[in-house]
Amino acid sequence: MSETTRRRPGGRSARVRRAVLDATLELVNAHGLDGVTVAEVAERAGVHETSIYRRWRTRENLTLDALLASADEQLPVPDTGAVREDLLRYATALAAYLTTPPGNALDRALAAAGDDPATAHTRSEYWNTRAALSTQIFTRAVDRGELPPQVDPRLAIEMLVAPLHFKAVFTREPLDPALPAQLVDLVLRGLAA
Amino acid sequence: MSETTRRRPGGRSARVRRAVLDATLELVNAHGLDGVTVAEVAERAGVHETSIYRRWRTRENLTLDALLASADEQLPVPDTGAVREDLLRYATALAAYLTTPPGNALDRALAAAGDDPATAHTRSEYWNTRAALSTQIFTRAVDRGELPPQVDPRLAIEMLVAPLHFKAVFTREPLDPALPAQLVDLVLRGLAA
Amino acid sequence: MSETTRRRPGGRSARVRRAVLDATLELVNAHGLDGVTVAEVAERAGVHETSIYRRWRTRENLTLDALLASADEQLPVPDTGAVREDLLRYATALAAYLTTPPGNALDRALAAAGDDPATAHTRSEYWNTRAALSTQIFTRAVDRGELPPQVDPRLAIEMLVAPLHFKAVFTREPLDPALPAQLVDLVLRGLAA
Amino acid sequence: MSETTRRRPGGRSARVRRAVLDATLELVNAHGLDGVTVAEVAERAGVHETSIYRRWRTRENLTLDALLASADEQLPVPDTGAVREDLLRYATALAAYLTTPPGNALDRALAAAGDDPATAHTRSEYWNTRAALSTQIFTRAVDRGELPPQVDPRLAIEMLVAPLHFKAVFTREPLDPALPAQLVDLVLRGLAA
DNA sequence: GGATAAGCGAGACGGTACGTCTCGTCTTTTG
DNA sequence: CAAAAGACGAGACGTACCGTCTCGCTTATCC
Repeated sequence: MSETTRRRPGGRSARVRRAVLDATLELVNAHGLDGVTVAEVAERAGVHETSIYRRWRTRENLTLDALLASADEQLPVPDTGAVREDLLRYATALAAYLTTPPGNALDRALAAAGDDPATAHTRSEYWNTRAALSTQIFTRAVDRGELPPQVDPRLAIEMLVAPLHFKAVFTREPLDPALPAQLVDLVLRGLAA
Repeated sequence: MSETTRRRPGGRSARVRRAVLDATLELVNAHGLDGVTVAEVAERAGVHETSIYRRWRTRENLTLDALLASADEQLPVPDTGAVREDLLRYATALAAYLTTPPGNALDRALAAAGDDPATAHTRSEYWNTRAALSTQIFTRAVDRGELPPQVDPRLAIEMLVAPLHFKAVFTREPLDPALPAQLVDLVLRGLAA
Repeated sequence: MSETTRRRPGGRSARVRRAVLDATLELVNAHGLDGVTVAEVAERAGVHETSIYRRWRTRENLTLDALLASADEQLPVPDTGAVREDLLRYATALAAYLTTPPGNALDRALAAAGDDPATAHTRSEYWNTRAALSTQIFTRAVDRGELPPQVDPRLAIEMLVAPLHFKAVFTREPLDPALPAQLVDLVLRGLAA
Repeated sequence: MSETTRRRPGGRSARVRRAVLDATLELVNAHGLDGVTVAEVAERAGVHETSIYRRWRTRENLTLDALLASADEQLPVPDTGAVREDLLRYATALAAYLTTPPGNALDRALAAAGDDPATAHTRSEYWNTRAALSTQIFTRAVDRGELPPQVDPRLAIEMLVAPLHFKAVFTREPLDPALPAQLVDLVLRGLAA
């Protein structure tokens, strides 16, 4: 999602892109996902609406683009050498992120996103990337002999992160700080048995 | 959330209410959640648009009311005398429900719903009710001695259902028929340890 | 509002009628003619909306009824024995009335009133009554020999009052206190010649 | 009152403007002032409703704009060299105009118009313009020595036109063809004395 | 003084129109 | 001649009143 076609640092294209994405994130922070309107993004970015539509085509694309770009930066996959610690850090970081405006907005944007091919592609790419990154924790653990080889990393990671997303978008309860540890422990016990 | 006053069952009011909710569900089935338009609901229900706005105030309220009403009927909590069987049936039923148009629509409606007090109340009431029902499976299991008494039923049930909701609204992958059993087993192993 | 103990002439009916008309006038004073809504009249009068519609059928009827009733009381036709004085007092009183909320509202209500037979009848009755009353000033003046017998009283009185109504509803300029005298003098000079 | 910005004549904007105003006048002619609905104007003009609201903001603005524009064309101020003739022609033309659908509608629209600053400005501008034009008849007459210099043109013209407007919106009587002459004579006699 | 007719309270509902909000497209103007 | 500026098209939403209807109850009136 980070801009791939930067030719000159400061080309007009890049400037516009940055300004628009920044403005979008600002608005998400200020008024929430639904408070983002293309007109206002354009105004804040000092760019014409048309220019936004030319690039992103739809508002959904715009918000997704802006939010996805900021997501990866917030969720590095730790490698401490111990599964439990890795998972704990990862779950804690995710829980924290999901309570920030952009984190929450990202989840809601993903939940609301349509099923057209382009969006579907973006969606699956995002989740596959995240899964590929986060399941490394398990594969490394298996390699280290911390977990038996027959563990299903994808299932395991989903049982860990799903409840966090679930609370963030469905129940909207505040996330209990103890929750990550509880989840990690329950998952690890389940895998170890 | 739902309309405020309800008079005699069978009166015009009740007739209108039923017709509208039915029409709403029909439309959800036909065109998906976003394909529901108040005007078309009104037309199908043989009711005037104004009458809908009078009761439900917003489209969001309407769809939520219609979908929530239909949800409980679809998800009875089993009581077979064995935890694993209970959980398996429950998870399977939920997985099945989430792949139906109204089931999927409900999740997306809940994800998209706002944070105003009324909606928040509806939301928490719904999830609390569901949790209260489904956690009975665990309390019964504890009573029967199937599980140790220190299990946290709320946590456990969330680890079971969250991945299903997660896949339904986030990744949108088709639900693997084997998934419920995998989830159940992992959770039960985690709890037993 | 005051007649709570009188039940003979009409009883409940009469009480409702008075309460409604009073409430209507109150609202006219408070929010202007367009600020009168049947719902609010009903509430203030402590009466159900339906009861208002039963009697007056339309909002227009209601406001007209309320305003017309209060009009005649405000505009007695003077009889001082001198045309000029009579006209001056009459014109001054009218000018004053038209600047009060109900006076202004009455004019606007009459201007906005429809052309259905019932309303047309009310309208012509009102204006004919007013004309019949006010032209007495001229007929008495002719009888007294103050004015030549060939004067057209209806024309004369209209040239006197029309500019006042005109300013009240069309130009909406504040009425110059000197205006009545100027009008009277111009008319009298015109008639005398 | 009228829309705020106007670019090149002939552009899309101008086309829309013309089409809408024309459609508005057509509807006034066909169904009267209250028979004008924005939706139908839009349809007849082949324009989207939103475009109308964008420019005129309210239905009141739209009808006033349309009617005012057509008014000036209908009421040229004559200059025959003789006061009586000038006034007679002017009064006759006005009387005729007020019996046409747009003429009548204009008066009713003006009577019904609100008191917000924008409308107030439009109103006073209209009446001031009309007064400035029509009082020329008197000033020219004074210049020619037909009338004494102390005549108040504004008062005089109002005594002439007010009864016509009065009958058009208040009494709704058909205008007697002889009325203009009677008014003119009475006013001129009053001024001459 | 009891029947009965008229009117009222209560609570929707039908219906019309208005004005708003955004999105996404298209034309005009300008550098 | 390409991009900025500024409508416009399109569709839904929600609001404000108006006026109607049904039903049960209360009050005035009449025999």
